[in-house]
Amino acid sequence: MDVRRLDLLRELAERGSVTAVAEATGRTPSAVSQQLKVLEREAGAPLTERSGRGIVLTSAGQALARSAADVAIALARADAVWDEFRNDPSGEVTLLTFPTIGATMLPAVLTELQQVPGLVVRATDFDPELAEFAELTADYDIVLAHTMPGVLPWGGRGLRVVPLLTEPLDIGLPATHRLAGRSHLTASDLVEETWLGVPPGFPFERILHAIEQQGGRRVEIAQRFSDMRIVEAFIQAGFGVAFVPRYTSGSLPPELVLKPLRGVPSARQIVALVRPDVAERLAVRTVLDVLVAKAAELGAGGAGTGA
Amino acid sequence: MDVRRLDLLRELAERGSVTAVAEATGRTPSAVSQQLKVLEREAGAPLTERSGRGIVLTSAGQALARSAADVAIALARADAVWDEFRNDPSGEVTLLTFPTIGATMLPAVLTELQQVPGLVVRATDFDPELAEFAELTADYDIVLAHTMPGVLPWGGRGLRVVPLLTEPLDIGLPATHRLAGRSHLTASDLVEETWLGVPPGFPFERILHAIEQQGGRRVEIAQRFSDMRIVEAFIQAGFGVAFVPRYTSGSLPPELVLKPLRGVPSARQIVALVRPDVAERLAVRTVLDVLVAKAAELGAGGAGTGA
DNA sequence: CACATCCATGTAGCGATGCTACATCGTCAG
DNA sequence: CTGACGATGTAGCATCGCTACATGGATGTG
Repeated sequence: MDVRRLDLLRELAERGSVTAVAEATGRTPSAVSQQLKVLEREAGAPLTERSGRGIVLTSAGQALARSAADVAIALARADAVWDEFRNDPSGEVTLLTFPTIGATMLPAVLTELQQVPGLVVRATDFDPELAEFAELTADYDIVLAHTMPGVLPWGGRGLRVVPLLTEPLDIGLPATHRLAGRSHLTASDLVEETWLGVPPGFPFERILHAIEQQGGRRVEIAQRFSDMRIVEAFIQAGFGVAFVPRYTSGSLPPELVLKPLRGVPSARQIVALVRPDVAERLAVRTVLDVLVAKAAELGAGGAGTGA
Repeated sequence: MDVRRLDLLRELAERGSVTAVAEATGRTPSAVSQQLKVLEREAGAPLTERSGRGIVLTSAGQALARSAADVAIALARADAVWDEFRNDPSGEVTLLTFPTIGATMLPAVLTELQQVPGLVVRATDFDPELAEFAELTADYDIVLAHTMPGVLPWGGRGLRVVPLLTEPLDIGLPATHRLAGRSHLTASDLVEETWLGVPPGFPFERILHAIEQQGGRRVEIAQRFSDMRIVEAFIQAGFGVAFVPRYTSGSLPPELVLKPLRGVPSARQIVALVRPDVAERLAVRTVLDVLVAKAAELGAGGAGTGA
């Protein structure tokens, strides 16, 4: 039972195709196929079977892949213990962020992490419309994701979920709006408004549905954007109101005001998703620690200005 | 961090010399030395340093070796899960036994294990005078050992200790002896006797010292043997009395009787020692299960005849 | 004190292993 | 039916880990 081959099987379980594993590991599909064949011979039972054009794991294959994941964790832990022993988090940590938190928190995080010698963070942002957060953990060490509280769609896959911040979603209004003087808003205030929504399927939608339920009628959604900059610009220009995350929007222009929503729970949960084996690495844990700390600062500071 | 190299470091931590590791793993010392050198380069810190003719692990090396042991466990567990999945304990289990238990229990154990297809047990006995039980776990999957209750000299090394049997040590007398009619014996009965002892350093000695303390004088030890057959023959021939393990002596001739000792705790603890990584293997666990079961039978049945 | 011995390590060379490049075969879509 | 895609076979090549042999330092002995 060679470890490298087991790891290949683990990748196959995650990615689902020989070609994808080959790309991810920098090999040709032929090489992957050969190694899996050897593993199958060693194991003494078929691990994959053809399914249309591709292959799927047999139940035996799935069982072995689970063990392979445990081995990967133990191996990563050995690395981590070693890093810790040398007190030197080594290597590169890749991080995927969605835009809002990327703009607000990441600069401070990376600044702090510059002081750790030998630690390199490679951050990338991504279009949240494509967000299949869980699958992205196969390609990035840390994936920053957001969801509604209570909904953790990625809990089941054995991912480690590190909560960073529970961020209230306020209502963004132009400073000239009739509701701009209020200390807070309710559902009935808002059902009359024209809204700037998010693309269908985004988590924010649920809150809008809750507002519709409480307000007793459907709201009008004029435009749908995922980019907050665009949304803010449209609010300022008077095209509607929208949810604006309280802490992670950065400094807002004076023409735009945020008002908390009452009566409808409106918040998003910001978490870091990590595969359990990469979570063992000291370098990764170091980055996670700073993320948690900075998020806490943001929550404390932001709560003061927002209330 | 290659696993094979880590495993070599683990072996080095256990065996203490490159040559020993080479012999144990079927390689030349040169090969081992080269691989350790590569590992050292990968790790980025010296793992060994010269000490006289040989080498010793640095503290860094010890730390890494500990992690290597954890990796070995995870890997063995993967094997075990796989074996269990196929419901087929595979491979060979090597077992080291001391003579008494080897004669009494092992035949029944191996008979039962013959019914498990694909499982091969290779048993060896060894001269208990050489007994450094713990070190022998490096070369054998299961090492049967005995010690006095409360004394577990091998607890500290991270070995798994599976208790099999607490076996009373009775006093063996010739059937013609003046004490042969008693239902039990005490220390004061025995300090007058001529004894057949064990070689110096054997665990039984402690009990003899306790008898001397309670009896108020030193006993005379005429001969010292480790082989129970010889001891039994000498008892029969009237050369003295001796400790005889109650259950594991097999069928005794009628010229020899066993009498329990009162007032002095006299028992030995029979255990199986297993390295934690090999303890994960299903094949090994299967053998252990049968050992435990047969030992329990022996204890139950033997207690009936002995009391 | 020289010598033999033991242990680790360095060097050259060989064989196994794992990869790439390319070809093939089956499956699905237009 | 044809083109694209995905898995898998084959040949060849580079790398890696091993052996055989030589070297050098430390130890204990005649």
